[in-house]
Formats: sequence, C-alpha cells, structure tokens
Amino acid sequence: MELFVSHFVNKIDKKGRISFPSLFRNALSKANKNEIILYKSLKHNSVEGCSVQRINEIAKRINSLDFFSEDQEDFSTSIFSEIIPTNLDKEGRFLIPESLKNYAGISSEATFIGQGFYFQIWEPNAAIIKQKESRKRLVKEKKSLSAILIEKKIDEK
Amino acid sequence: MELFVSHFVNKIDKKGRISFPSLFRNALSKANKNEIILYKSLKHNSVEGCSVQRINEIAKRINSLDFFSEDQEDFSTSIFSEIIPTNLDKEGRFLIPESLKNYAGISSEATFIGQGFYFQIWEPNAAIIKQKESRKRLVKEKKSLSAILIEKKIDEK
DNA sequence: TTTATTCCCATTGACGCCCATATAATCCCA
DNA sequence: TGGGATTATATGGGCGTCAATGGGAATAAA
Repeated sequence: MELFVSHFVNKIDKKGRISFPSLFRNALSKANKNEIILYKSLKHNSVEGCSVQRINEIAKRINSLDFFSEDQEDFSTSIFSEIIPTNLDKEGRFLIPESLKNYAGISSEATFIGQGFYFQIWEPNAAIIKQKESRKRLVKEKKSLSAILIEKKIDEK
Repeated sequence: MELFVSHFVNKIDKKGRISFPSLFRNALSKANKNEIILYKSLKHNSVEGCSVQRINEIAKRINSLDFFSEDQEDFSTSIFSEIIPTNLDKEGRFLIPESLKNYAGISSEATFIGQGFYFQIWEPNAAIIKQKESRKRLVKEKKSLSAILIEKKIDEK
C-alpha cells in the first residue's frame, strides 16, 4: 500500500533520532526510499510530512501560478522555505529538528498518524485527544461521511 | 530539477565571507557548481539569487520578446545590469557585496530562504517577520491553499 | 606597496554509517 | 502443531566524515 495509514508511538533517543514506522517506510517509492519532507502543520501544533514526490507535485503547481503575483511568493515562502528535507538512516530513523519538536511540544516520544498522502507527528497525549475529537466529529456527521465514501468509489475507477 | 528549499542562518566572518548552505549547493548543476547570481530583490529589502542556468533561461525569454519593444529593453537593462555573478570558494563560501548587504540591512549574519527556483538572503530578524507574515496570509487563503494541495489525478500521469 | 580575494589548513560540533542488542513476528521442520 | 530458528523492527552507542567557521599565506588587483 502506498498510503500512510495506521498510527504508531515511537521513542526519541539521546541523539534525537526516531524510527520512521516500517509501514510508512513501505509507502515511500523506491526512488526516494530514505528521504521524507517535514514541515509545521498549517492547522495544528503538530508536525506534518510527506514524500519527496508529493512535494514535487506541489512545487509544480506553485511554479505554474502567475509569476508576479503576491500569492505566489507567500506560497513559495511558506512552503519552500519551511519544508525540511530529512534523510532516514539505514535503520529507518531520522532526526526531528528542534524547531519542529518545539512547535509540536514533542519531547521523549512521538505519535505517527497516517493521513493517506501525508502523515502527522504529534506529542502522544495530544495525539490521543486529536483522535478522539476527530472520531467524535465524524460520528456526528455520519451523513457527510457516507457522501464522501460514495463519491470515493466513483473516483477509484 | 533540484530546488532551493528550507532555510538556514549563517554567519558572516571578518573577511565578509558566508557559507552558501550545503543543501543549496546541491541544487546547483555540476556545470556551474561554484557560481551563483545575486541581485537586489524587486519586492523587498532583501537579496535574491539563483543559478546561472536560471539566468540563461530568463535571458532566452527576454530575447524572444519583440526587439524594438520598450519592455524588452527595460527587462534587459534591469536584469542584466543589476545581476552580480559570484563565485563560491572551495569551502562553499562567497563574499556578499557591500551594496547588497546595505540594501538588505545585513551585518553579522544572514538567513537563506529557499524559494524553489531561486533563493533569498535576509537579515535574520526580517526573515522571521517575513516568514510569519507569509504563513499568516497563506492560512487566511485557505481556498487557494487547498487548490494547491489537492491531488490532481491528471498530474500523476 | 596596499588592498582585496582565493587557496589551504585547522577546529568543532553535528550527522551519517556501521555494528550490536532486545523483543516481537514469522517461518520451518520434525 | 509445537517449539526452536530465522527475520524484522525498534532502539542504543562508537566512530569517521562533512559542513560551518576561523585564520594564515599566497595570489591578484589597484
């Protein structure tokens, strides 16, 4: 499966390294098997990440915007300057930059949450809260959920 | 094509040298591994820069404009006369010209900001402000943001 | 000569590479 | 099918390499 799914809690060691979950590693393409892109979430105090491929696609779209527009530079500043390319070592670990740990309130361990095309890294307690909230909201909105699921079937073809 | 991404704060030494970030060096082609192009930003009090290749491409585009047009000469004058070709030393450092340092208010250190096909050099405090502003505007522009982030099946092919 | 720029060498701290261990999951064979 | 053996994953730690930085000496420019 090439999607980031499921969730995992991993430890950060003395050197600041943390294992990128094996299942997530499998979601990376062979071409960029040991590189991921990290950045501050625009919605929460959490870290988000994705594959190099996804960033390249986004880059293409940004660069195709009108060259002299103000928007274009806001996009490119926020995205190109704030993303942090990160290499996995042979064991599949990587360094979480201090700035990102601080932003997400992460210290000794972190929770990886699969979000399909991207993933999130949360402080474990915040992750639990987040998951509960999401579930609650979702149950309350069953109707729109089924609408989404039906539409998805159409897309998959 | 490799892009200039992420951001870095580096020091300027007594001789006026500053390290061009390693990651940015990797974005330069082998052919011009130790030459970058610097110029004053047209939008901000900051320095901008890019690879020699990019300047060549821009030159091509300008050249394809109508030879007798006012625009052609304006572009050609403001671009070609204002750019400063700059060499990196063996350690990957270069001298920031005084005029550019003054223009950007840079003294003892500077922040490199990746912008994809080009990069910027800011006085560190100004850089932080700039990044915060961009982020704020971007979040406010949710609509256009999701347009950028949404998966387009068309692209994948 | 005087000044500016590049080369070369040195230092330091961070990071990557490698090897090792523990625990869990899977396999394999009698 | 039981249980040891093999494999995979998460985790720990030593050590060499590289990037950023500093400064002397050589070279080029003025």
